[in-house]
Amino acid sequence: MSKISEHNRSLIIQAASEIFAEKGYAATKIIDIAKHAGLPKPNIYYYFKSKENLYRSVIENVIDLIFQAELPLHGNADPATALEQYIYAKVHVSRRYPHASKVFSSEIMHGAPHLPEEIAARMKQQTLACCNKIQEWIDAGLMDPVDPQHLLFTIWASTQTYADFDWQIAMVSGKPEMSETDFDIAAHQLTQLVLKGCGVKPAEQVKTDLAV
Amino acid sequence: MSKISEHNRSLIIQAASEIFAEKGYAATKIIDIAKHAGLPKPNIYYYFKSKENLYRSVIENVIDLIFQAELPLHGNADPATALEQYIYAKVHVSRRYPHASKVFSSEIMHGAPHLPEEIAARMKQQTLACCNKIQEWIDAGLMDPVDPQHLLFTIWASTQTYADFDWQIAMVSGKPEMSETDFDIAAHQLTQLVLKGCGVKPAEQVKTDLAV
DNA sequence: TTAATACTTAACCCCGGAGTCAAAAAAAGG
DNA sequence: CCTTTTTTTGACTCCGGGGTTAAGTATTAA
Repeated sequence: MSKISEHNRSLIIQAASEIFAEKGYAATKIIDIAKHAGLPKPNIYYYFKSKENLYRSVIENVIDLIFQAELPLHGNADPATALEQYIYAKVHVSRRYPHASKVFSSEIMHGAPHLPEEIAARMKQQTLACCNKIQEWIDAGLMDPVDPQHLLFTIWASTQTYADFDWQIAMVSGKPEMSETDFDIAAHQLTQLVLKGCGVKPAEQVKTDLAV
Repeated sequence: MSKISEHNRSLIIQAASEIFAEKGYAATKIIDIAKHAGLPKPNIYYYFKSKENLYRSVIENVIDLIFQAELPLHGNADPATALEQYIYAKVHVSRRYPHASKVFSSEIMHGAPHLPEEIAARMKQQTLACCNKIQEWIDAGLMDPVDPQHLLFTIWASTQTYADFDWQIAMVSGKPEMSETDFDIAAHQLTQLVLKGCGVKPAEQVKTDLAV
């Protein structure tokens, strides 16, 4: 794959992400993506065989980002640290890759008609791993006995909302867009809500417990 | 407006809600709505001048439901009771009117291109009222000093997620759809998370405080 | 009963957007 | 250099879905 090909491909993916996020799959016109990428329409078809195909490439791109953010829950950190990092990672995706978040949400919301079976399977399996981790913490008495799945749903929803419903947030808050500080406040408050709400023991206390 | 007209109109609105929720505005074909309503296509145009027009009617229908659910926050109940009822009302909408929730979310997510200015204004104003109410509780020492807006965002996101991302929830949980009990558990756990996480004093304690 | 109005239906029009093609231009390779 | 491959481009085709029309049938009103 030549330098120019690689460059144009990423130009197109980037442009496509934005337009797909803004309009949704069906309402997106290839020519709009082309214009936004500064290329003539047939180039899109030259690099990606079809609209469907381009969309799938965008989705794969997006999924990688989403999966990245799951990492904090798979380490060996204490629950307070792990959950905090997890929430910050999720908020980070909404802040840094709002288009990706929207494309993903839109896809899921309409029943994931374009999502490869294999990716769905990975999602399920990763979620299971997260739930197990949370369950371990509960069993170890490090937090209240909450339902791990519902806790995850709450965290997913609350963090993605800053990308997905940016219009509503802008309208309600009166600010055209959230600042870095706003995102930090959001992540911080959600973290506090989850930690306190689930009775998670602070990190120091965990260490003390183990020492004793 | 005759009986038959009224009947057909509501048939169409109902069918349209489902299809719009499932596919999104652009991907929805009028003929699919017609089939789903058991009527020939031109009837849709007879009762609603255009696709756009039909969609707007659906949106208005939907907005009413959303606004209904805000009521619990406008009474004089103590925060614990008010928040609990609010969360249950929100979850109730997701359970009872999943299509409405999706149509609304989809509309907002794509920048609310069809939402009348006047409705946006009402949303903003109602949100402000909710924030003020929460701020009052904070000032009265009935809960921690959280940012009211972010708290609302969390509640909105976490309750709507059960309708909007039902596909994901079904996939992850392995159940084709959530039972009544599942919804109750979800509402209960979210309520606990919010009440405990925000340090809301239980209702009894509030009464005691006032009595003293 | 009749006139007017409300509703239904099949057949139609038409445009916009997905996708194609063939020829030109540019890059790469030897 | 000349050849081959990659990339660009304008000018196409084609069809699906929004919307229309006109001729019907059922309802209501008087």
